[in-house]
Formats: sequence, structure tokens, C-alpha cells
Amino acid sequence: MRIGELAARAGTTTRTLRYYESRGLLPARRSGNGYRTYDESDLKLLRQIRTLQDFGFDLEETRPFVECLRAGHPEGDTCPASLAVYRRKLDELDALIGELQAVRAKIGLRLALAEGEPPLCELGGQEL
Amino acid sequence: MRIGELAARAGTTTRTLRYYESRGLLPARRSGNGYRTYDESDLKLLRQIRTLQDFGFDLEETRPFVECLRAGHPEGDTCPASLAVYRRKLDELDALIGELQAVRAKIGLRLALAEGEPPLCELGGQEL
DNA sequence: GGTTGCCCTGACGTCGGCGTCAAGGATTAC
DNA sequence: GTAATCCTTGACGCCGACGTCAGGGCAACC
Repeated sequence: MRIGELAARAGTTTRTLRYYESRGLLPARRSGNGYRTYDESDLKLLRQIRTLQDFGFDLEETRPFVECLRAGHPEGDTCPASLAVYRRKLDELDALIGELQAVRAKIGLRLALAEGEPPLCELGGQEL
Repeated sequence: MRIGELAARAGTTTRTLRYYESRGLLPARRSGNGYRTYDESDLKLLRQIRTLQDFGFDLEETRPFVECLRAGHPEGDTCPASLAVYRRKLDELDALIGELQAVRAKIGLRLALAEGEPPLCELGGQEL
């Protein structure tokens, strides 16, 4: 299949596929006229990339998964390098979620203080 | 005080201050020689901006707080527009945290499956 | 043979919040 | 007087993952 069909079947764009190719992530064979040619296995690779992207992985982080699939494994996440990325990502997520929760708490407190119960300030006699 | 001192006292850079000024967020008076001049109130505005930036607010979102302070309020977050930004930010944070937790769960599951206990797949007789 | 619709490469644009020169003027220190 | 340190404006760089032209080729259909 050609690039347009692959893009459509993966729910992405031709530009994205060319970008992946430029990064060496999803190389394509070429037909006689120079058109990129893909098969079902490329679709599988692409879907792996897209899934991880949706999870917030950046492109480089998807590479081990793609290489794992290309190495013949039925799943991209069974190789050691992929597992390492998973673990690192979990740590990053935990750290990030923790930070966001801390920020959320601070903002929530500030909102409560500023909103209706500024313990000492509001007593000054504001109109609003 | 001049730009270098203000930057130092707020723990930021002159470049950042000029950037804020270019965004209309922190305009400066000028002394005879063309140098930017700031006073203590500017430091307060700047600290408000920095605090919110640390919380992950983008610059535009800090504007209501700055204008609130400039309007004479002792705190930047007591004005309606600021409160609105707080609330919106809380919603965004809740949504984001929720998404991240969902992603975390999915990755955790995939890791568990790929790691040692693929409930059905491993039974196929893989070596790894 | 003309129109439509795919494909190609190359290259610049986007977004935010600055960093980092470059080329010069002002002030202060010695 | 001159060196060092501040300040000025202007402009390009960065990062990631593409979007969006521009200018042209190839294919298929009627």
C-alpha cells in the first residue's frame, strides 16, 4: 500500500509518516516510480508508535518497541529495552503526578483563601 | 533599581524581564540614559508572575493576577478574573492528573503482562 | 488530452519562554 | 584613560512533532 492509505488506516497523516521515516523510525521501500510502499507489518509498527505517542511517549522512546517488533517479536514490549522504557516512564509519571497533585493542593488552598474566607483581609470592608 | 538587580532579587534573568515587558506584562519606566527602572512594587508583580509560572501557569494566565495587584489589591488573587483562572486551572489539573493516572495504569498493566506473567500468551511457550 | 488525485522533495512556519550572540552606549572603578 | 561592568536593541536558536505551502511528477479515467 502507499503512504496515503497507510496514513488513513492508522488515523494519521502522510506528513507524519514522512517525518517518522526521516527519523529512521519507519523506513519505506520504494516502488518503481519512487512512491513509498508499505505492508501490513508497517501498519503494525505504526500502530505501536501511535499507541505509545498517545501515552505521552516521545518518538525516541518508541524506538525500542519498534525494533522489538521488527526483530520478530509478536509484541513490541517484550524486549528488555522496551521494559526499561516502561519502567522509566512509570517513574516519570509518578513523579509528575505527585508534583501536579502538590500544585493542585496549593492552588486549591489559595483559591479557598482568596474566595470567601480570607480570615483577616475580607474584614477590611471590601465591596466585592 | 535597574534590570539586573531586579532580576537577581527575583531569581531570574534580565532576558526574562525584557521578555515580560515585550508581552506587556511588566512595563518599565526609563531613566535619563534609557535604562529600565523598577521599584519594589515591580518586584512584587514579578514574584507573583514567577510563583504562578512555577505552578505551571503560562504567561497569559498570570496577567489577571498582575493587573489585580496593579489595581491596588494587596494580593493578586482576590480579583474575580484571578479566581476564574484558579478554578479553570484546578479543572485542567484534575483532568490532566486523571489522564496521567489512566495512562499510568495502562502502562503498569502492560509492564506486568510483558514482564513475567502474560496470563495466556506466555503459555505459548516463549523462551523469554 | 485534459482533469483529477495521488505522490515526490525541500523548506519554512508553529508554539512558549526564554538563551545566546552581536554591536554598540553608559557608568563606575582604578 | 582605560578596563570592567552594566545597560540598550535586534535578531537568530532551541525543542518536538509535525502543518503547510511551493513546485513538480506520475497515474488513471473519460
